[in-house]
Amino acid sequence: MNRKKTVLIDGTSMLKEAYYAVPANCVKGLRNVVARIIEEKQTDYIAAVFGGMNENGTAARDLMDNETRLKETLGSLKIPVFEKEGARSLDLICSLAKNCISDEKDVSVLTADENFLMTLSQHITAWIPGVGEEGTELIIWTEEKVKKEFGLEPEQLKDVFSLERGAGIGRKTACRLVSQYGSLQAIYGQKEELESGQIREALTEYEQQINKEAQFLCLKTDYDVHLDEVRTIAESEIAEIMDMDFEPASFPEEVVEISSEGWMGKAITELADAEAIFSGCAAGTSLGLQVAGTDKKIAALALCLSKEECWCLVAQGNLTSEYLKEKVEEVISRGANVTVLDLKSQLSFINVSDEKTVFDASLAAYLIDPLKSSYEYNDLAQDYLQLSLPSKTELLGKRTIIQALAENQNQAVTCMCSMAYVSFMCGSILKEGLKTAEMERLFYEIEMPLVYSLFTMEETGIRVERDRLKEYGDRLKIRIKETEQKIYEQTGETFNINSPKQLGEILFEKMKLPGGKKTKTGYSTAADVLEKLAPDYPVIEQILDYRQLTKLNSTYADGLAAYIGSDERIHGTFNQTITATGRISSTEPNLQNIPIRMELGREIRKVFVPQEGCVFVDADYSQIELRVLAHMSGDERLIGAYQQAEDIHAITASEVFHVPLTEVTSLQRRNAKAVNFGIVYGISSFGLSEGLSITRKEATEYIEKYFETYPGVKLFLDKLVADAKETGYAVSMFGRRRPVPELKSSNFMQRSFGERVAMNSPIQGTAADIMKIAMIRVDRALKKQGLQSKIVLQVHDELLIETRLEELNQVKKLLVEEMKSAASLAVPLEVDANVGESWFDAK
DNA sequence: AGGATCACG
DNA sequence: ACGTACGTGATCCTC
Repeated sequence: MNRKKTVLIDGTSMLKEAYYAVPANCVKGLRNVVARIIEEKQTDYIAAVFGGMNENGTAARDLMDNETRLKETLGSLKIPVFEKEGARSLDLICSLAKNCISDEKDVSVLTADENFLMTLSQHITAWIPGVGEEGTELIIWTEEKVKKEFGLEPEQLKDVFSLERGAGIGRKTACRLVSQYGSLQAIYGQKEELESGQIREALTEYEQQINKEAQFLCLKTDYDVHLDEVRTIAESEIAEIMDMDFEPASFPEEVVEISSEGWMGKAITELADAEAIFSGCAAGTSLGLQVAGTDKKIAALALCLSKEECWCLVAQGNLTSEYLKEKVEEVISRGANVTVLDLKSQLSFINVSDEKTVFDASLAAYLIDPLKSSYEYNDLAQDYLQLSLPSKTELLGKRTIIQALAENQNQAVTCMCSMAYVSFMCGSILKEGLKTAEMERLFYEIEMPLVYSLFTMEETGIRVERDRLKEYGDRLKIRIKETEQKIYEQTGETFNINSPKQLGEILFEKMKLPGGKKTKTGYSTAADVLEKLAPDYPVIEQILDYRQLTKLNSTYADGLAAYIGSDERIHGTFNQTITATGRISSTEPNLQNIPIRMELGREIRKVFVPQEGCVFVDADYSQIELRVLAHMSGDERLIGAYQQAEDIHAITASEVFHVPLTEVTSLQRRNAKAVNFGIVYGISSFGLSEGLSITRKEATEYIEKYFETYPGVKLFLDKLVADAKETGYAVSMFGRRRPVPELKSSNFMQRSFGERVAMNSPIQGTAADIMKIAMIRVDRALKKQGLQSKIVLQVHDELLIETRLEELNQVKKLLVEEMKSAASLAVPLEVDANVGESWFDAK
C-alpha cells in the first residue's frame, strides 16, 4: 500500500526555537528547511500551523513580527497555514494529523516541541532539531525510536514530562519510575513503597504542579481542520523565493544551528522550585554554576546538576537576589564540588568562604592551552565536548545577559544554562587534563588563589585626580596646536599628521627626504626610522614631538579620564587568561603601560594618588628575568656575578670584554645590557644588530663572547629549544606550559621565531609565576595581619600598595619580604621599594 | 577588520 | 636566501 506523505510544520515552536538561536536568521533558516523538503520531494502535502505563542516583553513583539514574515514566506511557497483563535499548535496539528491518517496519509511533524513525541504512532513521525552525527540536524523520531531511547510507549512520555517539569525529577529517574509502575497514576498508587525518600517527598510536595503539567499535556484532537489542498509550486518559483531577502542588516549573518538539548533548562521564578533545586545540591555533589547580575546584586543564577538537568533561577518576587546569594554561598560552603567559568567576574555577587571548593574551568583551560583567544563556554564546549554551541553574541547580539534577561528571559536563560552546563561537563575533563600535564600545583596553588587577589585589586581600584589630569591634558592640547602649526609652516601644507600615508608622501616625495619604503603599505614613518633618517631636518623633531604629545593626550589624558568613576578611582580589569607566557594583562584601561621613560609622559604618574590618610609603597624586582636565567641555567659564573653584584650589566661587560669592573666604559656596559636583553628574548645576531645599530658580524661576536663567558647559559638555551622541539611546548620552573607549534614549521622565519619563543617563554613565564606567588602572599599577609592597606597595581615586576599611614612600616617590610622570598633561587631576588605621595614619587 | 605606531614590562 | 629581537593594549587611519 502506497500511502501519501504529509508534512505538518509546527510554525510556532520552530520559529521560537530558531529565534532564540539566531534572532536575525530565524525566518530565513526555516524557509531554507521547508524549501529543502519541497525540493527534495520528501512530501506530497505540506501545511503549517500556528498557535499558542506565550512570550512576554520585547521578544513577544519581535516574535510576532517574525511570525508574520514567516507566514508570508509560507504563503509564497503556497503552503496553507492553519490557525484558530485560542488553539495551541500542538492541538491543531494533532487534529490535522488524525484527519490525515483517516485519509490514508502518513504524517511527519516538523517541530521543536518535544511534547510531540508522545503522539507518535505507526503513521506519525516527528522531525525535531537535535544533535546527530554531524552536529545539529533534524532528527527523525519514530515510535520505535521512542521505545528504544526511553524504554517506553510514546503515550507514556506524558507522565515522564509531567514528573520532570512538575517535580523537577530528572529524566532518567522519571523514565525508570514510569517504566516500573506503568503510569503516573500507578506511581501515586504505590507511592509509599518507593525506595527513595527524596522522590516520595517530591511527589507529595509537587503533586499539584505535576497534575498541572499533565493537564497541559492533554491533547485536544477534535478541531475541525482538514487538509485537502494539494500543494503545487514550480521549481523556478522556489528559486525566486529563496532569493528573497528580508533580514535586518544590523544582525550578524552567521547561520547558527538550531539545538534542543535536554539540559537547556528552564527559568525558575518560584521560591518553592528554587528550594527544591538547592536541596539537591548536597555536599560532595558536582555542579556547574553561573551567576549574573549588576551592582553586586544577583539577577540570575544557573545551576547544572547532571548532564540533563539545568536550571536558571531568576531573581523575581519572592525569589530575591538576597535569597539566591545566601543559598549559593551555603551550597559552596557545604562543600559541593562547584565548577564555574571565569570566577573573578562572579566574585562581586557571592562571598566564597572556602577558596578550595570552586574550580574555574576557563582558567584550567587557559593553563592547558594558553594560546587560545578566549575561554568562553562555546570555546570549551567545542574543545572538550565536541559540541558547537551558539556564542553569547550569537544568542544575545550586543546585549549583555542582564539586558537580555530584562527584555526576554529565554535567550538569557539559554546562555546562562549553557555556561552552567559546560562548566559541569568540563570540570572533570579539565581536572584530568591538569593532572596529565602536571599542572595541578600551578593551578591550585598559584592560579586559583590569584583569582581572589586580582578580584580584590580590581575592586579596590586606584585613585586618579580628575582635575589634575584635565589640566595636564589642556597643557598638552595647547602644545599640540603650536606644534601642528609649525609643521604646517615647514612643510607648506595642511594635512593630517596622524596619517602615516599622508606624512610619508609629504616627507619622502614632496620634501624629498632621503630614505625609502619599508612597509607593505608605503613609507615607514616610525620614530626610529625618522630619527635615523633625518637628524638634520628640524621638521622631523616637530613631528616626533607631535606624535608624543598626541599619544599622551589621546591615550592617557583623555583616555584615562573616561575611566574615572564616581569614587574618583579607576577600576581596570586584570586578565588572567590572555598571555602566552603566564603574565597577566591589563585592559579598560591598560594600567600596565603608563608612561615612565620620557619625562613629559612620566608626569602622568603624578595624578595617580593614594586616598586621604594613605601613601603609596611601590616595590619592584631588580632584573628578575636575568636572575631567573642565572638560576635555571645554573651557570656558575653568572650566579657568582649576581651574588656579588649591584650593577649586573657592568659585571657582564667586565667579564665578557675581560676588563676590570672599574674600567668598564659606558659603551661596553650598554652593549652588555643589550646582550643580556637579547638572551632573555631568545638571542639572534640579527636582532642584536638591530638593537645596537651594529653589523651582524659584530653582533655575532658579542654573542659568542657572551657564551664563552657563560657556557652554562648556552647549554641551557640549547636544551630549552631541544626539549621544546621534542615535547612541543616550553615549560617554566613551576610547570607552566606554552605550546610552540612554530618549531615544526618548514618556514625558516616561523621556525626561528619558535626557537626564540622556546628560549624566552620559560624565563618570562617563571618570572610571571614568581610575581603571582608574591601577589598571593602579600595579599594574604595583609589580610592576616588585619591591615587595611591594599594592592592597587601589578606591572609585571612591580607591585603598588595603597598604604594606611599608620601601617606604613609594617606594610613596606612585609611587601619586600614576601616578594624576596616568593621563590628560592640560586641567586638572591632583590627588591627596590619606595614610598611616595603619588605613583610618580614612589617610583 | 587590520596595519601602523607607540606606551609599558 | 629568508629578515625578527620576547610579552602586552589603545588609538588612529585606511580599506
